[in-house]
Amino acid sequence: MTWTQEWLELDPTVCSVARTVALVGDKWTFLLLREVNNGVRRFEPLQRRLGAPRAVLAARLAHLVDAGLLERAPYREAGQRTRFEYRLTQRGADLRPVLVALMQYGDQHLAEDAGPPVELRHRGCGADVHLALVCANAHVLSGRDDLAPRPGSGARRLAS
Amino acid sequence: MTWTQEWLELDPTVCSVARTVALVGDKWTFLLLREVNNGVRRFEPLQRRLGAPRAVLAARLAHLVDAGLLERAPYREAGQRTRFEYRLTQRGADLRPVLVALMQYGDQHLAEDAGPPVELRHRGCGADVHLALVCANAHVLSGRDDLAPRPGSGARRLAS
DNA sequence: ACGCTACGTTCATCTGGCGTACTTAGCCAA
DNA sequence: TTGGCTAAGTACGCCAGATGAACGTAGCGT
Repeated sequence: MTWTQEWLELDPTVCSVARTVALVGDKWTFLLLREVNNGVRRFEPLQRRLGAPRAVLAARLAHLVDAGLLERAPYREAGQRTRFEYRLTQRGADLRPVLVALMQYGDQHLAEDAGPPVELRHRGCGADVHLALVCANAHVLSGRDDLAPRPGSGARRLAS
Repeated sequence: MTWTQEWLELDPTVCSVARTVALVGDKWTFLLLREVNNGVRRFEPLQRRLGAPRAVLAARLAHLVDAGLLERAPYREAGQRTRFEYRLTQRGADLRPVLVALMQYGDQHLAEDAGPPVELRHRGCGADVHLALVCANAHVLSGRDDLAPRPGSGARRLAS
């Protein structure tokens, strides 16, 4: 039985891709997470750098805090009242592979002649870093055919 | 100089994440690519499985063909006229790490008790597969501190 | 000539994004 | 104690795009 055939019998709404996309799958959220990952934590600089409407930014921040990907932390700048900034939680930091994957695709296919805007190096050995599929026995998968998907324990079959 | 400081001096619109998100960064596009990756290539099953409005689906397909991620290929079912289906190009298939990253996050943080809906195995050795950051010297990066970002050749400094 | 099917298209409605302007809460200085 | 200042939101009118249902269409076999 081919994977496509098996796939067609599975409920498409029971899917980790769909769940993650429902959580963070819009333009501003990705860019917002990019900024927070790079240490930009406050409303004003976030708004300036993203160019997002303030209302949208506020809504996204509230949603991410609510979902536990960011946490609101108080801070106090000299001569100012206490305000709040947004910090990545572990739950939020775990989205980093998604950002790296998006970045890697952009570098591969959407870069200008000048090259990639950001490079990732391995601290220590200094070599370029890329995303790869690795199995539990530490084999690095190369081709499409090395990957065998199968229904997991959480899969649900379609009723029809 | 900290990375955050350097990051703040870079033009946030010159970014591979932003470019990729502009290309494929909406809910239906991700789910559509998921289906095509799993071998669902035709309009009618795509529409049924996704539940997307037909107009949206048609628009997304046209856009992805236009961008070279999908190609329209003729087919002919017995007793039917020639129609077209949508196949992943290499350019489209290269987005797979993004889908895997989204799926992995969903498995980690959004799965029900039953477990992941889909498992990825290494064909041959049979072990579970996951995404990892690997450097050109084949070191697998573990912690956050192993990763050193720096401005790339395509970076642009902010005017101000 | 006619119905059938897969693939879209149209249309009315409504949600949510957008840009701009405004509000708020506390700190400091006068 | 008044008043200005700043970061962080909120309010609002407008419009692009999503939505769901109905309709259009191009060729196949009968």
